[in-house]
Amino acid sequence: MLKIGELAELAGISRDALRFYEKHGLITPTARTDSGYRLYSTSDVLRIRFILSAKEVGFTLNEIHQLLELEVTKDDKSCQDVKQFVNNKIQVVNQRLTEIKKIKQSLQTLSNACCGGDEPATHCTILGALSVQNR
Amino acid sequence: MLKIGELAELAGISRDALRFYEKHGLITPTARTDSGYRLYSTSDVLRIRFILSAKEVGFTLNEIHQLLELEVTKDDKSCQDVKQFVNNKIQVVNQRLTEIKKIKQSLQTLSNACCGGDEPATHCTILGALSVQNR
DNA sequence: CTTGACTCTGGTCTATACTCCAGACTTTAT
DNA sequence: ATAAAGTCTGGAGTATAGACCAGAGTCAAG
Repeated sequence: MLKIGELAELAGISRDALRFYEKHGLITPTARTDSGYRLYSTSDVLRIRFILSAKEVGFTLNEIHQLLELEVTKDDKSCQDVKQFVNNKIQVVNQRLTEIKKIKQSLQTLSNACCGGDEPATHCTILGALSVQNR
Repeated sequence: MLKIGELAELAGISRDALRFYEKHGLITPTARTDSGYRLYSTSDVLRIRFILSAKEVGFTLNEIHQLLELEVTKDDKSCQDVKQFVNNKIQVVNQRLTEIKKIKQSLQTLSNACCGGDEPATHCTILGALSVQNR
């Protein structure tokens, strides 16, 4: 079991961030010591990793909270609702995937051009590079 | 030329957001009417689209500002610096691409399972689905 | 030529996601 | 045994990205 400082270092975030996530229901330490110190298990580590991944790709803590709450069980009557919710999220993620690929292409074009490269000077700004992609 | 309300509607954002972006140097209307009304051209529209795309995939307005400022010219002495900066951004984008694909896979797994699906019940949470991917 | 819709500037307010104390207690190292 | 380092709770402060409002001017339609 890890203490808060250890998990913080492992995850590359601050202790305050961990306590903040806890306050907002995203994670609860598996245990506490008698003196009240938080103790985190390996599954807590996975959970934090997920939170950080999801955050990095643009989900808000609120959305992440919803994702973590999801728990589908066979024959659950709300199953279709959950499926709906998840499918919506997949759409969002697909959209983001498209956007990020476009931006990556633009950056790549920008990086290739203009440093002795042979692409025309119109590619020498992000918008120039982007508009090349769009054609 | 578009007035602020027209561009706002076109871009699907508020007038206040446009003025906010302007205040922070991300965009300047191509012209103003004699009475001071902002007038936006088609290149402004492209610029706004870029801003929104970049925002959606997790860049802050500050980073977007930096990206928009980039302007590489052949033989510019700072060329290598710019290239460095852009390459760093590409790394970030690649990282994000990886994360988002992982999350998409997890969501897909979650969606496929548990509604009469034949995957084991351990996949029935986001973390369960995610850990399947990681194996 | 007025009325309603739009725009201007400047300012305050809000939500999100933390960060940074303060004061007290606990643990670890020497 | 004591000092340094870590942790606790609670609360205040900060940065980002706008939303919202007031009061004044502008434009378009009937």
